[in-house]
Amino acid sequence: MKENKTKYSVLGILSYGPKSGYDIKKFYQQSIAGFWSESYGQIYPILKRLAEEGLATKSIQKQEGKPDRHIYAITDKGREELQRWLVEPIGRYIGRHEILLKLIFGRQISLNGNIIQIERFRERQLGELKEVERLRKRSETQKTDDPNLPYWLLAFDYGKHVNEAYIQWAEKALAALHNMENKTSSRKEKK
Amino acid sequence: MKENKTKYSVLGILSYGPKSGYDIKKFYQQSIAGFWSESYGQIYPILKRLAEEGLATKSIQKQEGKPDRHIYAITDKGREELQRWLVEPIGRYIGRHEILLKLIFGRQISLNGNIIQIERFRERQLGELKEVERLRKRSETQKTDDPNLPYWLLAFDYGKHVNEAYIQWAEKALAALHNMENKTSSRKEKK
DNA sequence: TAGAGCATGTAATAGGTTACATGATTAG
DNA sequence: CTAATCATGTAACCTATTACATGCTCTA
Repeated sequence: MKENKTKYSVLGILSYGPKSGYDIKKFYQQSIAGFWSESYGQIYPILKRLAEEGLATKSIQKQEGKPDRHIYAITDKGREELQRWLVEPIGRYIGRHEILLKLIFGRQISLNGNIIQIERFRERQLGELKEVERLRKRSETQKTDDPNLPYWLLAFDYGKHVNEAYIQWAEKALAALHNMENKTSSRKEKK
Repeated sequence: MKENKTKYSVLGILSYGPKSGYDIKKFYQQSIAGFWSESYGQIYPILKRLAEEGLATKSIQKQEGKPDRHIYAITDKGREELQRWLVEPIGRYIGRHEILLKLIFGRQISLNGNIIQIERFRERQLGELKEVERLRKRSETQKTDDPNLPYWLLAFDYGKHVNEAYIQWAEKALAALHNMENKTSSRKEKK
């Protein structure tokens, strides 16, 4: 039994209320861009399949001057299927940390080349951290009575912890590399 | 210009010395299982392509009682190509954190269901942390004069930091969920 | 004698992105 | 006038895993 996570991410978003494919894409971009994403090439075929499997129903909302909206709503069967997936143990996941892949081959380039990469990495994660904080604040002020809020706050806190760890590591690594720089050059240059 | 990271991961491993596809698979499993992996279905076709593009050369090592080994060695052109990739900025990467995907739909199941998931997550990351420590120690004792060692130690330290962040978050999240449990039940039950 | 390790490779399938096609409205 | 937003969808193309095919040797 293969579990398609993307399918469940769409089903989960529908559990928040009826939505169109366009809405779902926006949801990914505005809320969970930091830890999940999908393209239209995935979303639309999945919505079609969910309707075929009876996990969602489709209805068309006509609009003036704009294209029709194809709205999907989760069914009871869909909600059951979602719940079944939610309690299943998560699988082992191997993230692809490109920075590490480059770092372990670091000897092939200059020390400075490695330093530049880690500096860039550090800056990017600083940006991600700020973004997570922004999203957290937005949720805290705008969704005060949303029963999902406690879960969202846990998710934002995850982003905070992990990005802080990335940044701390980067700073430690930069210090270590600068230290190596001094050691290798101190024999030749003396002040 | 699309950059195929898998291609560069293979090329990088070859930069450590000539290897067969089988060796490369073992390298993934024994050294970088925590942050990168590839299957034979990727490795063998890539090795073929590297040879076609002149980035590696192939030679056959005959063995008694065992299948022949097809050994690939990186060429100067391959090393240049690797170096070119190593200095290129890394792209933005969106890891797929299944635990978070499940958590934000957490209201669809019981509080306890969420607690179980996070506990499982915590235990898994504890295991990963131990594994990283084991690999670090093994490298420190066995590769004392390897010029790549400093880079490897930075990579292990990354694994340490990130896994510790996961575990700390999980413990905080568990405390928060247990707290929610008490709040919602305190109206009904009193001690 | 069953299973693990050695060793190479392909085919089928699944998962995912990008580009394309279409076309109106609105904001700068 | 240009770009963005609204909105749906498909086709082509990468990327990656799993299962299969083959067959010998060594260990429990």
